[in-house]
Amino acid sequence: MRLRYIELFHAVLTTGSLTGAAKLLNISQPAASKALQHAEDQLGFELFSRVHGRLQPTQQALLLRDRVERIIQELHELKRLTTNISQPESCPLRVTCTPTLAQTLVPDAMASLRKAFPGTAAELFTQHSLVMCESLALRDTDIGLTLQDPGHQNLRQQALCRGQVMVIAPPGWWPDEELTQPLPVSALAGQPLIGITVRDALGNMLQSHLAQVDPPPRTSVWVQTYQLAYSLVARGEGLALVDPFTARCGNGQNIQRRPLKLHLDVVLYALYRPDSPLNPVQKRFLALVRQLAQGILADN
Amino acid sequence: MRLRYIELFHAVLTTGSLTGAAKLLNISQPAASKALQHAEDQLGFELFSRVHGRLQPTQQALLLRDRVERIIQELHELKRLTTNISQPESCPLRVTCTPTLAQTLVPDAMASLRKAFPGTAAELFTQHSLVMCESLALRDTDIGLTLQDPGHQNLRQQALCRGQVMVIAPPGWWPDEELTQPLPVSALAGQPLIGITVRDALGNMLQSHLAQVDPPPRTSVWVQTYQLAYSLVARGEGLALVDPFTARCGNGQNIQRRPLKLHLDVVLYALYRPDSPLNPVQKRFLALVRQLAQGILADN
DNA sequence: CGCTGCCACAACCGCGGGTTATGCCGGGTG
DNA sequence: CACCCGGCATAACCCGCGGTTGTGGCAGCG
Repeated sequence: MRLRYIELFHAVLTTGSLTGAAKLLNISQPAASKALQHAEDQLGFELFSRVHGRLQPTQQALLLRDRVERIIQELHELKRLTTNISQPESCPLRVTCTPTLAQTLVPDAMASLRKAFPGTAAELFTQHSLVMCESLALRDTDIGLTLQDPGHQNLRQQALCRGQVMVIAPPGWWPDEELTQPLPVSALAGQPLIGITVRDALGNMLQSHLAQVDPPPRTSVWVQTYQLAYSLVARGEGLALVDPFTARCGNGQNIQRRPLKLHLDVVLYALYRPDSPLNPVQKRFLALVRQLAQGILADN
Repeated sequence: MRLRYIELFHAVLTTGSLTGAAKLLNISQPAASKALQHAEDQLGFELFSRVHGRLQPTQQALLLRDRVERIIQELHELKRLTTNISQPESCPLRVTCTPTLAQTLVPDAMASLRKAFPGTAAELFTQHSLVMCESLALRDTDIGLTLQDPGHQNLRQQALCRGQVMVIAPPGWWPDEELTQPLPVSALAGQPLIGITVRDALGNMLQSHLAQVDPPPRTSVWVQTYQLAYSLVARGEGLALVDPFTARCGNGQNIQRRPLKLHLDVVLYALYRPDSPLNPVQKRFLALVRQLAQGILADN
């Protein structure tokens, strides 16, 4: 099985036609046609049945599909890795973080950094944790910031600081004097709650704690990011459980917040590759992030 | 990145030399040399440093290593799948089972089958559960038998029958009249026990149950298969928890056995691909397996 | 000191994979 | 129905990649 055949097979499946595939691969249509035939009689079975002059994947082709696409994917990743290796550290600071942290924490840290080191180039990404690990491994970026312990064995993880899960609510929900007191989980019973479907460790823990509340909170809307939950709460849709960074964003104009009484901590992690030691700019950046985060977490 | 380069890179890493790699790929040494240089100046960095006329992988090469080997692996699997697709069902009955079941159950069933269908060709494999799923998916084989629920979404699984976890002991360990009474888990406290490190669902469940016994069983030997545990028990090394098939093998000459009092069942599963319906021979075979297994499990 | 094992370079060659040009077929459209 | 167009296959041609053999340099070793 030549690589060309694999690429071609994939291209035909995605574009749906031979000419489309040929365009995708930057070759002429007859070249694609001939290659496909080569592939087929090398395999010993038809990949596509020619019906009415069009191509239609056969049963066998569908069996190969998933596996072939995995290989294509892996090859793309290999390519990314090699290009990133061949052009090393063009940029002194390449950071990726989750959407939550991209809201205020990371921009603030970046702004502070550029006061200390004016004119430093930087690249910022926002990615969810799984993709983040991939980006780091593939050297698309050098530092990852996340609230989830990814448990990725090929990455070094450093806990920058810890905080509490926060409950946010529309203004006037609680008397002002209660805002500093932690809210017990049981107090959520029967309350309108924005559901979090974030599939990280924190999300799962929250789910399992909430499952024990009786009567269960009334949840009609489910969201996939903490930021969406915040926006809904600000519009009076109910309460939500969020990380302290989301709780703090927007200066709390449109919401009230108070800590949730829970032994579960929210931890801010920095991730980086163990083989590439951090340069001074990166270290300074992490120090700034930690400092800002501690500031946010101390004042709840 | 040409596929040839990937294969070459892998071959050099495994053989340690260019000439070795060339032999592995059935090409001449100069061809390999030239290809490697092509690869390197296409990548933009050296894969191997030439020291004293020998090749030594560079730092960058080591970064690529894992990923490249994954791709090679995937390509091999794709090749297996395609050859299995192009030569369909040469053999009417291709079965894979775990070592435990290969001891007596599967051979017995096969013998019975060949009485009903004399001269039927068959292929037998023994594999652990993960590899088993791969073999089925790659169409190396058609039916898998295992005691573990693999939860593999691309495979159909059928529970053939259920049984109890058994405790086996050297002869004379228990009075004969107790042998039919289930042994409570607590009775294992302080007893000499052969540890099972099988990493399947059953093994994990047993581990967690045993962890609650106080004082814990005295375990000095850990084994990786139930069969090894049986052999050690037969030599007087202590007790062991095993599946009922292992407990029954060898006609129980050298051991005593009795059920373990546990709500946990041992389930015998048949696995097959949902897209390929079973032929009569295969169905008959599964019926025989079920029948024999029920016989074994009924008489504990 | 020569032998051996390993790698690089040179010169050569065949074929795989590309090109353009063309024809066939079926479906949609005025 | 006539027409065109989109899509695939075939033919003829061509180039360079990936292979070959032959040779030379270099280290290590008996």
